[in-house]
Amino acid sequence: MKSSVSPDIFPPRGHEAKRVSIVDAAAGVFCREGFAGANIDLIAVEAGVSRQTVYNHHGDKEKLFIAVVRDLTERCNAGIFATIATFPDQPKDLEADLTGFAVRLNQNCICNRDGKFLRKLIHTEGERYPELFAEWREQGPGRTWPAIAARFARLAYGGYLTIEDPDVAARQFLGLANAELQTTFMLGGTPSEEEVVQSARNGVRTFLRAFGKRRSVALVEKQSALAGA
Amino acid sequence: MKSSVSPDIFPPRGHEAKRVSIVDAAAGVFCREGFAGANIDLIAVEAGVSRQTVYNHHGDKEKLFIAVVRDLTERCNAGIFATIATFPDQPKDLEADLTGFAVRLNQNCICNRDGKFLRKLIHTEGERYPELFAEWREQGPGRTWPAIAARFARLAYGGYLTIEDPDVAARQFLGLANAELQTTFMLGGTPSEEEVVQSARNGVRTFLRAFGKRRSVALVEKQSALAGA
DNA sequence: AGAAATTTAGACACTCTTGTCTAAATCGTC
DNA sequence: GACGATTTAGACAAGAGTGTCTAAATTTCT
Repeated sequence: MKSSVSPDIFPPRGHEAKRVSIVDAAAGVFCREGFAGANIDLIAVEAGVSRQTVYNHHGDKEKLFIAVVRDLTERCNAGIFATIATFPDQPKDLEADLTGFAVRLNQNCICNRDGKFLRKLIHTEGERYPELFAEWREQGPGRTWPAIAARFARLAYGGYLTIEDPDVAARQFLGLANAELQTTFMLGGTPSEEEVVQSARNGVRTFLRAFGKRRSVALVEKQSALAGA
Repeated sequence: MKSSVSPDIFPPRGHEAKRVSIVDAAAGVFCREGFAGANIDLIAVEAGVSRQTVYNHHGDKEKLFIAVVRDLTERCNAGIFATIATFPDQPKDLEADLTGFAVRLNQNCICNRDGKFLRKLIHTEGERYPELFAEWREQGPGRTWPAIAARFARLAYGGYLTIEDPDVAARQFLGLANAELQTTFMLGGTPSEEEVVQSARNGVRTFLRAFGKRRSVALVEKQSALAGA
């Protein structure tokens, strides 16, 4: 059934472009309206495509939804791993480097379009499609958390941090970095760059007060000088 | 139009009971299915009531939805303030007391039925009903965060903690206490009591490593004994 | 028991949406 | 320019859900 030269890509090119634009538009509409409220006509309009084309490509509202989630999951995971690769393994300025990492994680994986959309779909439809989101869970949290934890473990091994449980530390790192953004996330808003930086700065400062080596020692010495009198 | 003795309550009693049962059932259905997917027939069945009665009481799907959100907001806020009242102002064992507080906050305000439902509705329909959730925002986060922050400020003033910005500390306290529960929350699950306690314990320990006075001194002395050789 | 209010079941009109089908139009390629 | 594949517009059947209406049944209070 293949039309021409290339062995794997069935349709020439415009075909694939439409597919992408449909999935893109569908992601937006599913997020705004929820699965039940999403209207295929509207998706078609937003994709700049006729309704029939939507059916030609995906056959079914549910299949379209599944395609959307797979798409988002894949891109989000890729983004997260790309960002994890920028983790400061040999930091010059631990605080600044960790803050930068936290900001990148937020901007590139959590606050961007894909991150927001995937998070919202998981929230709204997660219970209805357990298998679908189980996949996300295994590929996402199941693999990214350990990856981040491993980086923190290495940092601890290198003498930069004092950590007992790297998994706990990794989760707490993110909890702290996002502590100030929760309310905004709740209502689907996107925090400004400034807010992200501020939250990351405050979070990392606290994180290092708890786990940083030199800092905590310095702090303690000052404190014991005061307290030990 | 009042029927009898009591001056404020229009209908006898069964009336009000039905109203509650309808709003209750509606909350569950709206959460499971989303506003668009929620079916009034189903709500009626789950409330043990005829469909017409639903319309008699609330007139409209949208009005019913608004009643649900108001109901949840009110109860959740009451629960939060009741829990804040148990904040350990004069702790005997700071770590244990703060852990207890974190557990109570989670169990009574975040993991309970009302908390889960309200959170989900805000996530799914928040963007569509800005005014409605603005009310929640003002009454909820707008008043509870400062209340918690004030308690931490008092604790700092009493010499139990070293805190620069009580607002930041309050947000970070919650971020840490919930750090291990995020994935479960995402998919709408309810963490077990054990998980809640574990997360709170780890979170509070880190919180006190960062902000606690004595503990941090003790820790530092131990650390400086090792490091200062 | 009796009167008033409330609830119920069922039918109903109306709208909206999904998914299919067809014939014409458009696109890309040779 | 011609061919094949894809896209398009529009009509269409089928189903589901909202909100209304009515008359009968039930509850509640006196």
